[in-house]
Amino acid sequence: MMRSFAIASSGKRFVHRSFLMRGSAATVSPSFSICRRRAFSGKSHDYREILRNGLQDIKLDDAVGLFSVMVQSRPRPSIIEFSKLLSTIAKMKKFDVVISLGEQMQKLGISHNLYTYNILINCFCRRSQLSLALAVLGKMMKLGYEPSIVTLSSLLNGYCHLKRISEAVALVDQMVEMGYQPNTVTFTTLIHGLFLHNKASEAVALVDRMAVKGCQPNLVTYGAVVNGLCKRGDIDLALSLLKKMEKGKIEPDVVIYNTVIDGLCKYKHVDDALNLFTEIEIKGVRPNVVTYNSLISCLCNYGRWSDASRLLSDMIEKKINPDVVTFSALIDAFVKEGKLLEAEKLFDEMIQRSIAPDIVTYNSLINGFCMHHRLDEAKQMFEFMVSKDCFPDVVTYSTLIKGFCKCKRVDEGMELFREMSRKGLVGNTVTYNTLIQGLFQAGDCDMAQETFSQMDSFGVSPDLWTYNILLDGLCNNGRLEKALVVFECLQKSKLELDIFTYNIMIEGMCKAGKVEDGWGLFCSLRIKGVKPNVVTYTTMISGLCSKRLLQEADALLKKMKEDGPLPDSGTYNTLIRAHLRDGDKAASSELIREMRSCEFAGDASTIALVTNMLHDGRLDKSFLEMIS
DNA sequence: TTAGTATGAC
Repeated sequence: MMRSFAIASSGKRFVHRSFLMRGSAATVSPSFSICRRRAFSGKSHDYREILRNGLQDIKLDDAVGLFSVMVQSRPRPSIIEFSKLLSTIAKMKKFDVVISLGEQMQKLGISHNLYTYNILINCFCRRSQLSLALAVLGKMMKLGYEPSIVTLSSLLNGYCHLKRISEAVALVDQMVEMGYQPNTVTFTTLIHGLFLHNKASEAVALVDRMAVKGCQPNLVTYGAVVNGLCKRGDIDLALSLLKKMEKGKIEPDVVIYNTVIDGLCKYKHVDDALNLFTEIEIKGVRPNVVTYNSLISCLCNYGRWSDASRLLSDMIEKKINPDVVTFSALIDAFVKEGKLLEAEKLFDEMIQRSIAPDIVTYNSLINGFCMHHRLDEAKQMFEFMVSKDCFPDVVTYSTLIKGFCKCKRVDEGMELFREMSRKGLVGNTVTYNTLIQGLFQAGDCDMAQETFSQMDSFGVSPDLWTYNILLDGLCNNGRLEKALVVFECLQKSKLELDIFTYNIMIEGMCKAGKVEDGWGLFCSLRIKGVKPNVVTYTTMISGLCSKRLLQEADALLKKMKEDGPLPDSGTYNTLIRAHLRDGDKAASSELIREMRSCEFAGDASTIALVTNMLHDGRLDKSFLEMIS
């Protein structure tokens, strides 16, 4: 049997060694003595009472303290009592602590049993330390313990965590061969693994196969599938599964409905989400705060304020209390609308209601201050959150860095970046994008490029935005040649370039006087299957104008009106200025009339040009009236 | 006493 498990673990033999290589006792011990004294100062058998009364609300420190009392008690507590404690700590997701305590038991000569071995295997698997889990399995089997379906399901989870899905599937097959009956937990674990590997259709198919294999899917199974589907946007499929559940006499609960409602919200079917919300209420499923939070934040994102506030009063009326997520969503929405004052009022209100703001709340507010260039207050908020033991994360820092860069204080942005790294926080793509953009805008091309290359060495992968920022920065700082080299590489890479990239390059070429190259790239878009947008046309028109190729520019406007995007104010203004400079009053006034009929007006630089030309007599007053 | 899922906000 052991051999077959060894095969399942990609042919590797078990490594027989102590299942704990590095003791993490150090992470556990500091609270030891304090806890013991605080919680267990009474008789030495007090631990029995604690175990009897249940461990559900115990704190980690106290649980660890309890352990040290237990190992010192004589006679020794039973292994069942130890397993209850380990299980409690495992449920807190403190897997390293469980492993450490397990090792201490070993050292003290307390033998494990099937249950404690299973707990340890589970902990190693949850920490993606599959080889150590397999080592425990080997040891356990050597001692004569047969793995149970629980042991095997834990290992299955280990394979899934490591995305070793084919081995996970093979393990299930092996289990069946060996006479184990996979249960809902086994299948749910595998379904989760399939989603991790983007095999949604196989996951859905597995639900049907389960029944054939004599295992009816339950609410948890459906929950896993519906969640996986909604996260990828397969909402229709998720909805059909809900129907299937009802047919199979499994009543969907509010959590599963929340998943679908949120999926509908995220994938832009807000009204369908609202309909489903009404539907479940009719069915008698009571919505909870999560249901409302999904809908409210989604409505806010769409600017549907009255709908959002209607839902907010609805929830309060139904005595479903808004929580930190509700407030954070509202605060963020106000911040993004530029209504910082409202956001601050909500912040005060949540404090009055004794709802503790968390990192998301603070990040939104900091963003609000940054957006209004109120950097001092942003920093104050930053310090305030730290004073409340809410520690800034990479989003907090990225937000602040962006704020400083936008205010042309890129040095301070860099300093924040260094501070963040010192604290062990790793910048993500957004952080780097912000910094690189800031550096380019400050004209520090070298530092920007250096920061870009740093990304790779820190294992942060650049995205399309990064490249667009890089290309734009190089072009705007007179380094078209370098930009072209990067652009060439990009075109050969797997990355699918979007119109923004092409716009940047066309603009870069035109501004560097290489209008013909820009035109070449513009014409190549059709073959590439990339649709030019209004910016592409306007950039190209502007390029043609800069070479005084006005006929060609006019022709491009015509082409745009025939089969392109609608010209906007920028398109017209660009052409109008070109014709004015060219001294062609007739063409200019014709264009101005056309622009006005589209309800656009002259922009600042057109008005400035007209005013100048008015002063030196090249134009008369009627032009200024016409344009403004 | 042991295994899976776990909905919402930056």
